[in-house]
Amino acid sequence: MITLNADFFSKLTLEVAPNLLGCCLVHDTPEGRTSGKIVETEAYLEDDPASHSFSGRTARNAAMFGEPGTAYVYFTYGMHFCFNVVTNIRGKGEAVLIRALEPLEGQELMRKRRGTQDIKKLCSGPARLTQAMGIARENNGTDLRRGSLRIFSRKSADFEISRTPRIGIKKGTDNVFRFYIKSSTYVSR
DNA sequence: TGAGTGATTGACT
DNA sequence: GTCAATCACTCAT
Repeated sequence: MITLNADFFSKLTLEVAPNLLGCCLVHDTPEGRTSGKIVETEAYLEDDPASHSFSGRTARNAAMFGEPGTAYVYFTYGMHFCFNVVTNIRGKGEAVLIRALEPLEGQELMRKRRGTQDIKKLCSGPARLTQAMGIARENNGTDLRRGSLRIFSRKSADFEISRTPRIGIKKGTDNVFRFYIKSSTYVSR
């Protein structure tokens, strides 16, 4: 497995989003290791009304304006975490939301954290995957190339990528910024 | 389809 | 300082 280098994250967000498909997300915790293949992403850009960074930098979204290749984890709807990868250049405020994973290592731990036996429900949604992987506030702003939460490059790009409008947002719905692996049965819808 | 949940924000004193 | 509206979701119905 190969760690992604800084150049991978420093490209345009709309390039990084599809490039992340097929990559492997790994989280080491005291409870054990969980990992999964990224099968669904969404791009959030600088001038994007649906993006947290749209109305400027605040305490909440500060991580989004940090170094590309760091994690932006936020709490929303009073009960859910979502996990994003910071992209482009420092200060832009762009990121890719990871929406779904195909579970690989640590499936028993994921089942325990999620409270379900159904493998299709472990990581098929942005808040589900953070719960299954044990990602929370303390991962916000961490470097994804070192530390307990990391992303590794895919071995091959042998799959077809579909593009659709994003899901669950009220603004910027004209933009076709959602990417997923067409053949995967682990995407969120 | 709709209820539940709470941090964040922007508009007011 | 306060207050109300908003929100990139999930689960049960």
